[in-house]
Amino acid sequence: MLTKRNYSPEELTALLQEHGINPTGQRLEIARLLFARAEHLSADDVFVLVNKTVTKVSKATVYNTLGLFAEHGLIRAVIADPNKVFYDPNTAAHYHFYDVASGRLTDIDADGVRISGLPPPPDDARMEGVDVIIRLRRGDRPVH
Amino acid sequence: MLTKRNYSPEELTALLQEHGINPTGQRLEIARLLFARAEHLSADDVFVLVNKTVTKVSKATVYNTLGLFAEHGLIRAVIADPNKVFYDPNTAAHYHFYDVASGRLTDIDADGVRISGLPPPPDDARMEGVDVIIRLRRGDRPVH
DNA sequence: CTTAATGCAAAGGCTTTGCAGAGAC
DNA sequence: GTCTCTGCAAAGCCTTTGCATTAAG
Repeated sequence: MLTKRNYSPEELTALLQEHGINPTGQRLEIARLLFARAEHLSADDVFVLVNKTVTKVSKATVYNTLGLFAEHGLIRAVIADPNKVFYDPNTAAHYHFYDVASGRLTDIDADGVRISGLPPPPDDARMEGVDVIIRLRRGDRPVH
Repeated sequence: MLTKRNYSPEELTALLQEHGINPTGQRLEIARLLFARAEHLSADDVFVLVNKTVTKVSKATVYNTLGLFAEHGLIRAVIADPNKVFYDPNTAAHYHFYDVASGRLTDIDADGVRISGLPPPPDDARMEGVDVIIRLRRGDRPVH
């Protein structure tokens, strides 16, 4: 369940700062866009969308910014498609459907889902997150 | 739990045929290697390993073959690392630890793990598989 | 003035594709 | 001879990097 939200410029600025991110013009614009859409966007999606607005942002900055946001926990990177990374403004625990044919990601609310019996992480390692991706294929025909 | 297994040439041939795959020399060699190692190998890993044997296989053929195997359910593609696809000779239900720093995948036996409360797939879609990837980070320091 | 952020273009890594040559039947 | 597979090289796509320019304080 993505929380679609139109933050005011002040709220956005505060949000970035809370995450230790220096709120520059481009970063604010990218963040605004991500939270307003609340979809799963690829870097290129963001690049296209942000450049439809007044603010112009280069591809390098889009990549750097998305990486920065993910690193600081403002958004989350979703590895589901071998060809590209999706960025998800929803950092609450939730899972994903992934439509193999269309490459579309859909949220699965974590409420009601219970995963039990997972072994503890080995040694000195720390669990950073649990990704659950359910691959879907449309149509009636079995794969083979 | 990967099932390490040294198939005889006849068994391998039969295995491929059971999956509707024409058992050519290169394909047999790649399959042999995958099942004997029973690790999570990238296409390039396979390329390097197979060319240490007598049989020489081009990169294109390695990619095509791995794609073919995965398509026919002989092996399984694991999308965990944004940079490359891993191929897993274990097609039984199981999950993965993924060490973010080293890029290493480790198996989690599905026995004992229970996932409940997942919503049904939408519409006409069919569940093709459930991928569970637990991201690990080594060291004591929290991310931020 | 000093430090950080941005843009541009080039480079990089993984994977796919086009097409010619080799192999199987 | 026909159909399939293989190899090579080139192309493609997503992403990162190097470096000069610009903005911020």
